Amino acid sequence: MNKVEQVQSKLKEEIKQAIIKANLAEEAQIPAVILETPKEKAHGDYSTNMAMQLTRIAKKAPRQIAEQLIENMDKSKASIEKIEIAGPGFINFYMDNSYLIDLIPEILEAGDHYGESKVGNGQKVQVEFVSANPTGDLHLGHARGAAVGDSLSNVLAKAGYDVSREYYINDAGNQINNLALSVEARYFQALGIDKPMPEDGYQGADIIGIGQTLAEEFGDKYVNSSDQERFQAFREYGLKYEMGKLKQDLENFRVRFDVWYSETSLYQNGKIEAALETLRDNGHVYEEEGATWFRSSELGDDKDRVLIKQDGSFTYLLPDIAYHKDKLERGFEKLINIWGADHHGYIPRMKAAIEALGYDREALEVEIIQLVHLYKNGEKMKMSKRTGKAVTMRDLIDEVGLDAVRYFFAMRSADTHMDFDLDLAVSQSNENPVFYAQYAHARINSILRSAAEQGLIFDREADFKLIQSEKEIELLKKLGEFPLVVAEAAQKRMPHRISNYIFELASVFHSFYNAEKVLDLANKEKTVARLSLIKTAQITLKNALELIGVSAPEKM
RNA sequence: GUCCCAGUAGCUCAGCUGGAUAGAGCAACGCCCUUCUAAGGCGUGGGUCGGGGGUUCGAAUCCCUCCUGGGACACCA
Repeated sequence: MNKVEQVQSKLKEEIKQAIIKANLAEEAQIPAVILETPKEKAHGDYSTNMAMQLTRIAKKAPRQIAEQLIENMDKSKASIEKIEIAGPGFINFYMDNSYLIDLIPEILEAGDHYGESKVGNGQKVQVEFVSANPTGDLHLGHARGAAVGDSLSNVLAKAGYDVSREYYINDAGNQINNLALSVEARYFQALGIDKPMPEDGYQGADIIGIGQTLAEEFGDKYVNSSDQERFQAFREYGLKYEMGKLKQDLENFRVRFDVWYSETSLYQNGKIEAALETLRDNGHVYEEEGATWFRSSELGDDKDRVLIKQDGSFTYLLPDIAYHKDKLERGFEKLINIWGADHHGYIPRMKAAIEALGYDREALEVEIIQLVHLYKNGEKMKMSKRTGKAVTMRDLIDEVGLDAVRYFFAMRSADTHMDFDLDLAVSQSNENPVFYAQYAHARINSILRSAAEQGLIFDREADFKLIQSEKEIELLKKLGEFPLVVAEAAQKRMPHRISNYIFELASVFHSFYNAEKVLDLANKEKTVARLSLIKTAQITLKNALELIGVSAPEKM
């Protein structure tokens, strides 16, 4: 608990005690005390709606309740300077904000760790994201999923969850066969032999590249080999190539996974049959019309789903069920899957499967990433993976810049449609919000550098009582919020809260910067105190930017 | 037809557990660099929170209904 949390919790406790002392309600009847930070500064530092909430229980007018509450409060115990009743019955607290200066040594001490909390309680959580088929380049939607998944994982870890990031490699189904056949066609074409692409082949330029590489490396070796041998070789080569590229692209996007999980491995070690067996034992499977069905409609799905087709092959669902069973057996208490919007209809059957396997369906949480629409020159760009004309993640990074892409995707809540204006993101102007935050960081660095040249350096032991101007107090308040913001972003799975916070913090800092000068050689004590203050702002900014995968430059 | 997401300023979006006069950025208009980075700050204008009902002290937020846009509804993955 940091200083801000301590003060808040003391204040809440004091309010509760006052209710009891004033005989307004029994302890058990008292609703949870809610503290708000009013939008208007004139409404104090904190306010509570408790008097309004108690109207029914106490059977009195809210303002009257508020008065009784105030009479029974011990101001000194809760760092309160002044209390006012306002509006329909809000109680506004004006705090003695001197406690805020304790944040400075606290943050300096915590450093990179500032913002951490234990709200996650070490819960074992797995976040599975991207999991794109290894059949082509990552496109826009994947980029958004990667940014959101990575940011969310970071936030969860910071808030004290035990997080594992995982990528599910779809290396077993039809699409891989298709990949092999597409590579084959491109290989022949590279050798000047006419060979049509398979009907649902992958048209991406990267596949053409693979064909050319293979032609250069092996010449006509595979022209004369058996179909089987060629197919095997190309399948393997294509997969290896595509996975290598995916990993590299993600790495370049500052996204790393703890586990790369192969679908094929589920086939190899019998986990699919085992999962089917469990479903059957639990009575959720039946045979009809030559297929094997999962009775998911009894567990909240629209209709039953096929597990094994008439031709004896598995649908995509069955290995996926086996995969989720394996996740749960690995001890994860929460499975957070980040899926594209096109998979949203898939949620009820997966939850049904979790339940059918004998687990709590709430163990599975699915975050849906809505579509990204790309705009350029004011026009909407179409994307299609099949024709290979989609904008890839790599293109996007090249064009816009890594930090801007990460920031843009982290800025918006994931489950809403998003318009990505390329021209805006490309423009290196103040229209681009990522610079705003980075600029604040670089600016702080610049001040610290100038100060150091004068032999002045931030100090944990400085006299922080000298920190008292309005802008300084505002900055401190914002700094104190950080662990709370992280905790909330984690619990609500809303990493975009972090970007909002970054923006607010940068804004408060810029405002402070323009109002107060830090360096003052005539007043070294005050300078050192302020250097310490801005150092904590820098630490906090950097930690926050790190959560969303954006760099914190020392100079701009 | 069923389900999901969205509809908030000219544009792109925030808006917490239902709170006070609904907020930012961009765009428009004014002001602030002999001073630590003007990629900044300060200020002005701009709103039927898609429409209509309901719940209540109080609704952008919760419930119902309708309208509009996007998406999903395979023995594909």
